[in-house]
Amino acid sequence: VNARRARRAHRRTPNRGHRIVEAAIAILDAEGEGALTFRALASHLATGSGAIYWHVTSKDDLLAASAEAVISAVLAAVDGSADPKKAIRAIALGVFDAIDAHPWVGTQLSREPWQTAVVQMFEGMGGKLQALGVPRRARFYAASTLVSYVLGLAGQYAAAARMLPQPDRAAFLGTVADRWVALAPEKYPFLHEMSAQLRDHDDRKQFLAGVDLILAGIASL
Amino acid sequence: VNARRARRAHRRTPNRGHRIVEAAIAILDAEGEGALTFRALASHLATGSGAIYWHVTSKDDLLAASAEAVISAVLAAVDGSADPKKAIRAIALGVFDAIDAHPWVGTQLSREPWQTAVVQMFEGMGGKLQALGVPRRARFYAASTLVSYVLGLAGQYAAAARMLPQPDRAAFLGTVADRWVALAPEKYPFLHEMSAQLRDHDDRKQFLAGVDLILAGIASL
DNA sequence: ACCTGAACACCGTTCAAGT
DNA sequence: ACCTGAACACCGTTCAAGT
Repeated sequence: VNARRARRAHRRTPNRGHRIVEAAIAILDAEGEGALTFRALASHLATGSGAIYWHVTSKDDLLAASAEAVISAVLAAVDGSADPKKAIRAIALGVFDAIDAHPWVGTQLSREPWQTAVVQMFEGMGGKLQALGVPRRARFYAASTLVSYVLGLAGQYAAAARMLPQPDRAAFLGTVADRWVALAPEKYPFLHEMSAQLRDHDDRKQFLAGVDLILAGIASL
Repeated sequence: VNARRARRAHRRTPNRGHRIVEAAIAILDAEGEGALTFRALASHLATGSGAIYWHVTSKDDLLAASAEAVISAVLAAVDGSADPKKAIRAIALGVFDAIDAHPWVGTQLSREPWQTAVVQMFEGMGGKLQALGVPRRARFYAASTLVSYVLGLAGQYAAAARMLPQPDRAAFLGTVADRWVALAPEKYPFLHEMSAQLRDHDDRKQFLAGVDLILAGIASL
């Protein structure tokens, strides 16, 4: 019932629904996930809080629509005609940068992986596998590995951003690295060895290195 | 202040804190993430809801402790002396099975990736890379790729379980596959091609295939 | 058709008061 | 030292009443 209501209204007044999503994105970007409230949204739009339910089924629906708006724009901007490896990298990097700019998108993508935004990623990356020479049987697994990896790192950046309103990410990484060093070296030799790299690694490079690692694995099929 | 309180109490009455985590796990397993409430937990333990705060700092703290309890047990059971590839597969599969049995753990791991449970995964899998002949410089990226992939798939299974109280996962996958087939074939050729495999794929096999794909990429370094 | 805003049924967290 | 449970400050969502 609610779904039909919302759909019908969405057809008649697409602007209103669009403006609601826009306002939600503005709040999420400016004040974080915790600040998105139907009351805050209503006062931002100068209406009653109940009015929003005419255009949107629920808060989950609103979050999904907001994330989809961000990701669709990113995927539409990727040049599909490029070399397949480059195209896969471009999609992955586009999603990464979008999540860097809007960390709440990361939370949302990993919360509802069957939503349109994720499905579009699956199609975008998976569609390039045939041109890479990946056998038919292996394409499903290869595409799902790529998507899972992107979603996994997306969630991690979102989590870091959630607890860091200010962008002092370097300081935070230093704190975590200190904690690694404080652990017993004989129980955690790898963490000790890696603490320096955690401290001054480059997020974007690390992300791309993972994509390339998976692509190298795919090439071996 | 709260942290010191909780820590001091934890030292004096470790049983109480342990029993709280046990009760939380029981509720999460039996009734899902939405059912874990301080009121529900209190009535389950036959105390006041405020009493729990003497042993636990916050709900986030309680969830982290619960996830850590599950994952630590899994990692402790893995045979570290095995062949390095086998050990990495065993850790990944152990975490996968734990999340399959306790879907809320998946949500929790991707929500707070610096927590002890994730750090232990990083050490466990990363510590095997040297024996695999991975160059020192590449180990950080390789380990983070493995962990991100596991967390990514963990989040997806948790999401699916969150909306499916009953285990009719097969029916759900069928619904999603139907939606893929209903999309425009010329815009989504890959989804059309993969819909049959989505319908009857094996979750565990898919997960392991991704791990092996990343291991193959690692081997090429 | 769409908006208003009070009301409902919850939350996590705190805290004076107890033992 | 630890527990009790009412109270506080919120939520998402609903719905009678308006225009």
